[in-house]
Amino acid sequence: MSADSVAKVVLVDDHKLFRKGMVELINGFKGYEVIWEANNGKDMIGKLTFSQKPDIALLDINMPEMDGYETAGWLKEHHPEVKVLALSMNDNEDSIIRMIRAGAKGYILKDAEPTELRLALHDLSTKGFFYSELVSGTLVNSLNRGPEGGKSQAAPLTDREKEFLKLACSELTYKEIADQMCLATRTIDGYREALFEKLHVRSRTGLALYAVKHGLVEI
Amino acid sequence: MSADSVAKVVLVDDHKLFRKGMVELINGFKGYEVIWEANNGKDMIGKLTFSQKPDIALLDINMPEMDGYETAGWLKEHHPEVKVLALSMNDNEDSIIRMIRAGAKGYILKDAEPTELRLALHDLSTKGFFYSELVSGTLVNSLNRGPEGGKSQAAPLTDREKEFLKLACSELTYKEIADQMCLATRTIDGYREALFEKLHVRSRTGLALYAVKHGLVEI
DNA sequence: TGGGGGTACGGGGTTTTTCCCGTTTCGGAG
DNA sequence: CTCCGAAACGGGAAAAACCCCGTACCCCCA
Repeated sequence: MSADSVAKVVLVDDHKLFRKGMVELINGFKGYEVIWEANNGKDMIGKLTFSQKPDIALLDINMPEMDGYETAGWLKEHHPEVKVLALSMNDNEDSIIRMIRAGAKGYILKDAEPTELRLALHDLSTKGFFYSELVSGTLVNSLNRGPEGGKSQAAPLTDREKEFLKLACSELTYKEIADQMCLATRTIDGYREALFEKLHVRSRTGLALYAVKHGLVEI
Repeated sequence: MSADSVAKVVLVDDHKLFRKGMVELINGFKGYEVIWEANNGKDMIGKLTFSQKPDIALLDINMPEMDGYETAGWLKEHHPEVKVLALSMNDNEDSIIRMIRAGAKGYILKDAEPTELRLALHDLSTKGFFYSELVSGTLVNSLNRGPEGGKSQAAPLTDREKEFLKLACSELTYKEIADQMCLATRTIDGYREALFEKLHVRSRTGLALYAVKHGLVEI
């Protein structure tokens, strides 16, 4: 893409009003144009097959159906030339690291200044990446916390674990969860222990809060 | 306000990018102008003293410092002529009812169509209210669930209860919470029971999820 | 052909949560 | 002045959550 042409942007976010607002904002930036939008990752994949391919994909993280992490991973595999900019509510380390791992070339917060968004789009277009202080600070921080600091995050959850996690975010007892999943309560104990380990929490409350914070469950 | 003048709108939301996008969107509607913005309720109150008074206040619900409910209540008391339109992520009954109780003249979701926002602004300007199907459906629903359906929501929490609730949204045991609040564990039992009753939950997990869902704690 | 990961399960234990039965104290409303 | 609600506290007990000790099967893959 040459420097004086228009960069084609797609917006993937499940909040329509936010999306429409962002379209106005981005189309107001000289040199950028939102060519189409999607509600979530699945929607985006569907539209990609019969629409123009974008230069930049602006991905929200918390979305139903297919979230930002998965979507970024899919783009990395199938369309690595599309540059992903993550757009998130929260600045927690895990999210940033997971997103960068999934191939995002930048990460900005939903309460950033419009000028930061503009700068991010510019850097993505020209340099191919936008590593703000937030991102670089986070990465340095995670590395400085010992040799295993970098790998401690983002242990992937199995399907069964995700299923259990959703049920744990409720007022069901573990016994009731076991019944719903057609398992012994002891097996549920196993899933709980595995998730405590993977997510670095010590209680069911911690489990539920983690799940909500990271968009693993709808609330 | 006459029909052919421009309605003055203020936007109160803690996410800057969303806000800026909404400004573009609303300013794009003929007959509406965003005259200023605020980060949260406190910020709005501060700006109101030395800025133009709006016709319409678009209030997000989940905000730090001073949330949408409190802000709507404050406006109802101090500037009842300002028409409040609530802008929320979630469509749960409690939020809608609380917001309407607090004086909101309308309630729309962040994933509404821009045309719905426009219609809401129009109705607010001309009729003074905008009760969408979401709102009226919810209100009818809540009344049909028995005579006490209407009053069951929105039992106000005391300061101490809010304090306890925040601490309950953590991995602290009740014993540790008691120590932090300088209380006996039995007293904590009392708060837990009171909140179970008020918030209609049966477990600590339910407590935490309720608090997050309704923006009573930052996460 | 052995190891590793995912899944599923048993027994026995401690700690925490939940739920009862109560009491006192204090300040404000009737 | 008396009643009421709120905040604070106690003892005891059942249920749930949490944490160990393990086993076994299947599948993939090096």
